Amino acid sequence: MINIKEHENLSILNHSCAHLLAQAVKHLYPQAKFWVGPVIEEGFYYDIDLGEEVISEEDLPKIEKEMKKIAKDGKRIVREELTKEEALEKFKDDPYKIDLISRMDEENTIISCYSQGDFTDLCRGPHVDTVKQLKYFKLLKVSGAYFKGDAKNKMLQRIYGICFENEQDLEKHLQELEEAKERDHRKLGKELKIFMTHDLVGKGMPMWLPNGAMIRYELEKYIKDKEIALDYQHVYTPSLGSVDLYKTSGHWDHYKEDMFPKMVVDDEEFVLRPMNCPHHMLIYKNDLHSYRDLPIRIGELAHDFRYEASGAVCGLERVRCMCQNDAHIFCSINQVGDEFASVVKLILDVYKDFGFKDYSFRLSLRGKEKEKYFDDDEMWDKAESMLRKVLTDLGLDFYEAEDEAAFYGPKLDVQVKSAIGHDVTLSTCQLDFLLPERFDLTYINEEGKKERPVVIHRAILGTIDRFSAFLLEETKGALPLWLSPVQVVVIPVSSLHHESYAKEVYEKLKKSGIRVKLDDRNEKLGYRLREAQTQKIPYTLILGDQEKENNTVSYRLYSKKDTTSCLLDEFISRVKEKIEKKINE
RNA sequence: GCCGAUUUAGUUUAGUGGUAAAACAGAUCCUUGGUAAGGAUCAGAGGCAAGUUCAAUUCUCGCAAUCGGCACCA
Repeated sequence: MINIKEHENLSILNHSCAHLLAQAVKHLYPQAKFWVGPVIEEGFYYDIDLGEEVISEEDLPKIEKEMKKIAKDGKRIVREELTKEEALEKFKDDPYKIDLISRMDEENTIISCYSQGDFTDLCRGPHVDTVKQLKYFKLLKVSGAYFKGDAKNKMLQRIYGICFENEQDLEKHLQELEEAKERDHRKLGKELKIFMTHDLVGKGMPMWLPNGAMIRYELEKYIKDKEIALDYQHVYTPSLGSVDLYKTSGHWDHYKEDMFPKMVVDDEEFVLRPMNCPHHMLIYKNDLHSYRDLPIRIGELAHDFRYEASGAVCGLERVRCMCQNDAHIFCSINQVGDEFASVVKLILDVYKDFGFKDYSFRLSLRGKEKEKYFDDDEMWDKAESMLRKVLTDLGLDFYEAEDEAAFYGPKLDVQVKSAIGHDVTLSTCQLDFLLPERFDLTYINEEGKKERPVVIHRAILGTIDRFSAFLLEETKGALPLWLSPVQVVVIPVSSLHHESYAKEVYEKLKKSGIRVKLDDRNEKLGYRLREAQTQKIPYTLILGDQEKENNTVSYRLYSKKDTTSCLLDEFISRVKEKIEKKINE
């Protein structure tokens, strides 16, 4: 999908369109006051204060109509330059613009504003020459948005839209939005019976149906086997922990609002665990370690529970009950570089296996708000520069983002975009000097002295839940053979063939460990074939008299029209090989 | 959590202040069919809890869940 910000012409067009939107809103809602209207990847928005009045999606056509009307009048867009003083005078009745102007640092800055007909807005520009150039736009959605992005402030109303240079581009974009909805994992998850939710179970707590459970089983096996081969040691730990455990780790202070409330039993207090680090710290501590033992890698596919904000919950992407592909690497400070490198390599390996191409690495650093991060500037500076160096040495293409770190340290996040455009973290690798301190972790160094290990927190698949969501969307539900809940469907041409050859083939495939389904319903061949396709089953076997006579099978691949025939045994070994090697035909 | 919208059968949708229409899926029967929907019959529904009303699926309020954003995301 197009990124408006990456195209200069489109950026200008969309920014001008934001002004046009504001002008139309001002006509229809004279009390409207305007905050900012920037260009974003998907077009533009404008944040508006309408007082008591509320705009809903139903009002958008009306606003669009007014925009078209203004555009048709074709007023020129005129730039005007003011001193700060003049600007303050010009916008003296508009508290939002006063706020913006006062925040411009230097006294003698030139402040520009743009006028079109009866509307003037403070703006850096540039803009198109006349509103006449704004023809192919669409208002997309409305929502509330906190003033200055701070939940403590009042909520303004935000209107989103997008503008193109011609009709075709606009149509194409709107069509792409429709197509994105088609591969939304929530839609696919329902159609392919991957997962369900129920209000009696609760928000953000999906249930994995047999098909989904099979995908999950394979994913878990896949990553566990890979990790074991890389000398990770897997453990099982309880899904609950005492409140004291989280007080020790520091998570209680930072996240207690986002945890399910504590349970009091007799005189003990427990919580459902929101993460696994503390348990793993204690497992490390269960032994005395020599520098020779390091690094020690403790892994677990662990269930965690977080009281995610109700508005944040989304299908399998953001849930309140999740399964993390978690591990903690305990190493010496000298080993951090190598360990980080091997985690990055594992991530790249895994993404290659799944064919993921669209992702980016984000170095997530601490922000300015002191209380969000553990207060030890020296530790942070050390961790951040160390991590930056490791990534640079790896030659990794990454970008830096402030205020995205964990409270205990900086991290490398792998960001992907969901079908409907959410920017989410899939994998993460985090550097931590804090928890070893809090849990007083040590190892014995070469001189026989106690030393602090460093902890690397990492999740490759992230959570199995979110990973599955992304996988579904990337594959449009046509999963690779090795992950398909049903790999082969056997369709006898008619029920006369049910009891004999088709059944025999079905049993033989099943015995070979292939996930196979026999569709011997009393339905026409075309009907059953269609269902095999809509269910996106990789192989469809069609068996009739011809196949029976020659001991062969005729098969069709998902989304392909042609049929191939081969001996049954040949087919079995071919499919088994493809499953084994995790490849598709 | 905040702003806004939505909630009708297993699914997707229609409609109404006088108890609901359909398609697909399901069951039964007919059909024995060679590459994306054969036919007939049957069964099945207004999230939950209140209020207004002679009467509420429809209007109002509350709760829940879902959706679009905002904020949050260890």
